[in-house]
Amino acid sequence: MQTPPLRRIAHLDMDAFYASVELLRYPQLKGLPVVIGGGRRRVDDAMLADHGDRPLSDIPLDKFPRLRDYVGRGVITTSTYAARQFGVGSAMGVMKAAKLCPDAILLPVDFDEYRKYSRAFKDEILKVTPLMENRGVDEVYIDFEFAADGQEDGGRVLAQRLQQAIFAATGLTCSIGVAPNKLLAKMAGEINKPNGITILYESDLATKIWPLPCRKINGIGPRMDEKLKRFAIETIGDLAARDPEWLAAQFGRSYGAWLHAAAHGRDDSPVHTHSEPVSMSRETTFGRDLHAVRDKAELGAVFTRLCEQVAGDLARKGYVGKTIGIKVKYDDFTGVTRDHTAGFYTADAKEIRQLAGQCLKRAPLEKRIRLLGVRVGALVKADSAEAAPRAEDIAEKPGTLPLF
DNA sequence: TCTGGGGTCCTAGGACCC
DNA sequence: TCTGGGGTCCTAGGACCC
Repeated sequence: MQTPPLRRIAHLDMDAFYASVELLRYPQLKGLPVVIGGGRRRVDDAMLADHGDRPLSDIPLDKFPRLRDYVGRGVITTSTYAARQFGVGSAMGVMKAAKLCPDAILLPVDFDEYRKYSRAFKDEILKVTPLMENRGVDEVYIDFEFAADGQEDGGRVLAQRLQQAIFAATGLTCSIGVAPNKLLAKMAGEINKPNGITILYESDLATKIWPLPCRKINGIGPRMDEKLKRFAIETIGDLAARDPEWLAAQFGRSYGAWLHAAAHGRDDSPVHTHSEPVSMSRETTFGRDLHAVRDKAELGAVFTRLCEQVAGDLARKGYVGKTIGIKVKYDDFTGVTRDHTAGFYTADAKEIRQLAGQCLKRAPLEKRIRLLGVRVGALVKADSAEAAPRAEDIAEKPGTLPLF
């Protein structure tokens, strides 16, 4: 007699989220290769200019910008499944994607629109259970344990209901994996996409998980994958077969133990329903690499704008921070960070600009600069007790004279 | 084909305090 | 005078994720 599974955790991932939201606006693009990305460009003026008040769905195909017309340093964030057929994938440079599929339609990223749909699909889930963990705009984990029907058919009944509710509310499809824990749920969800459901039990480990490449484990990235391959560890099964002591010796006690547990499908991390931001940042890649001396004015203006944007983000969300930092990426793609922890909390653009300016002075500025970023960390709620200024710290405030 | 922007967490050394 | 630990904070870098 089989014991019923105690934990049932779902991972829900919206299918090609940004691209799918765009297809709701431009249904005439359905079935075509469409990619989202390319940086700060707005939709070509020509596309909308002579279109007046007619609905977006009337815009003829020849008005849409194509990948081949793009010049710049942007990357692809999402593509439709039709575009993926050509080998176009996320994080790929747009110029490279243009070679693979020059006729693909290129749309700019519209985060405000995606956030709207993000809230909409998450609201549908929250109607079923409050035990939802946000993993960015298009992904969540859901604890099925206390949800109605959460255990029926291993979670399939509830997964189907969620898919239907989300489609009815948004017109968007998603893929769901249900498993004994978050680690396996995430991998399960990848098995059947788009619009799929995969139910995974502990007993499926050897047949369904071990044949997968190590990269499929959430937490094993390209670097680690390369290292593992050097030891002829290609699949999760290869990893699971290694002696835990050997893994510890090779990769450190803590990380080695994690690798061993992950390969055996073990993960007891809880579904976190609340989280507080740790840092907020803004960064920008220039259209051309800038030199600290020759392009001082331009650099300074961008720097100030980044500080104002971070300050605006902090204010809007009600946070203050005391660790101010900068990030510089050079034309050779190397980079440095510098930060400073002040004796006070701030969300003020001028104070951030002042402290970030001190940090920037500590960074090497001989090479040309590709990217500049400003970060505020060690955040607390603006109205919390910690955020209140202390008399002995005032002296450090820029532009403030010591009290005595 | 040169490679965005916004995050999190971990590690490791040094300072500093007890 | 020399020799210790432990704990915490700070800084810089790196890996990873969406």
